[in-house]
Amino acid sequence: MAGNPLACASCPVRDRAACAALDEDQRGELERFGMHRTLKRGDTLFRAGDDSDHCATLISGALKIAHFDAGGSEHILALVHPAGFIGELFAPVAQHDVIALTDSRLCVFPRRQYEEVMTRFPKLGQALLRRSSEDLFESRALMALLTGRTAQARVAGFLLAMANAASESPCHPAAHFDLPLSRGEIASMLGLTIETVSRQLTKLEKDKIITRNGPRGVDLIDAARLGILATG
Amino acid sequence: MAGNPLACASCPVRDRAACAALDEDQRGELERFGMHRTLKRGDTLFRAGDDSDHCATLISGALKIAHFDAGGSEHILALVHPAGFIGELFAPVAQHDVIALTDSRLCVFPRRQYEEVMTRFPKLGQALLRRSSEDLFESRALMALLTGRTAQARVAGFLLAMANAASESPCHPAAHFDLPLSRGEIASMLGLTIETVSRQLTKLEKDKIITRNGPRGVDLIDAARLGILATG
DNA sequence: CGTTGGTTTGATGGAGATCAAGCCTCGTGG
DNA sequence: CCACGAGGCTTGATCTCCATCAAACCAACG
Repeated sequence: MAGNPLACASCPVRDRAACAALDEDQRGELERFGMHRTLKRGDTLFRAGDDSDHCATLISGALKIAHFDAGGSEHILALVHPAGFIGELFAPVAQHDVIALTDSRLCVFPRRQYEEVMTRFPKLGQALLRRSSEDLFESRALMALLTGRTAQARVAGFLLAMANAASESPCHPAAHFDLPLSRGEIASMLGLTIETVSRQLTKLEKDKIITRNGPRGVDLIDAARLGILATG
Repeated sequence: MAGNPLACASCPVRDRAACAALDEDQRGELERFGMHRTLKRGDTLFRAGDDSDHCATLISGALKIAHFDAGGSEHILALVHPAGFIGELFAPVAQHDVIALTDSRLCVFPRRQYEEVMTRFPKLGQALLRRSSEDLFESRALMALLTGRTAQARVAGFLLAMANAASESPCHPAAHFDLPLSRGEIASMLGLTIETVSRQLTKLEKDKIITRNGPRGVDLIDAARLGILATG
């Protein structure tokens, strides 16, 4: 858990993360306790069952929140994008594994001290409530994407979500982007197999809806048609 | 949206709902704005797309949070149990439909005034954050139950969840309970069809894991085996 | 007693899992 | 520089579980 001191002044998510609710002096309190940390792809930040004694804000990169079932196979329950908050402030132990999908940078805080700052500055708690509500909405959106939809609709909806996440403007999808997830990770998120994901992607390419640049790169050719497939 | 004045003093969820975080005087503020409301099975509390200008606490009964896809078929994204909080404090419009599964009683508050009380008494905001975190965890648990599991595992896991919800003691399942959902609602929650749900229930009964008392009643005979099936 | 809404049971077909090869890229070492 | 192997990805063949279609059942109620 080694790291370096924070540098909020130059933080790229300074005005989107939860701590943006604080003014400069108040943020200074967090700055004293927080530590910068970097993760390489595959590194684990929190592990299910560990004491939930830290929380964090993602600065750059991407994380997955994953659950491993009895058979040892992984199920991705959510993705975390920059400015996202990670950590259980109420449960005594972490419920899920949190793992870096790509090289990532974070601010990590001791939970006790973070909570103490939150009690002192209620705006921080309200910002976390807002984040939590958004996470809840995202989780339900993912459920709606998964239940009772074909493999084609799931992959299409997933690509749209990734295109939106990759775009800076909130509501228009990026035309070109790299998937932060491997085929296996996509499959474990959508409740499909690697083979089915692969087949659906080749089908989308044959139908001139996307093109692929290597295993990770995607170009959206016909986002509208992709949207139709996603809701089919 | 007619209703009657509140009676917090005799409220059965007085010490589990979000408002339990407030002391008596502070709760008086909410009491002035809140109205009692009753719903009959099938009544809609909030509808997707409506202005999100109210929020509510469930006192008794059960609600479903549902999404209707392009084809008009329903997908249940979450259940709400007594003491649960319903309402979007941050989005301008409601994202999903909220419908009574059984006859229910609630406290309904104008959102503006609820938020104003929350700003004045930060403990209320923290209680909501806690609820929201729990809802998020439940949502992810449901996702874990759905992705990549057989119909048998889904139904088994669902029955266990309902048995736990029906029990007063938090962590031991009730031996006998009534399902608040119809077969069709169970199916739309688990991403299955009515027929498959029905077949799985008959199979569980044949295997001496449950017995059924009419369409809604369930007796758990072998909760342990049910748990094994749920994780299979 | 017929109707209606929910549930169960049966027969069939298809979407996707599973099993099994190939393929492509990249890093390593000869 | 090229062989080699290791991961990850793609493609093909088969099988299985569950959706679909169809009908019977059952209780409640007018």
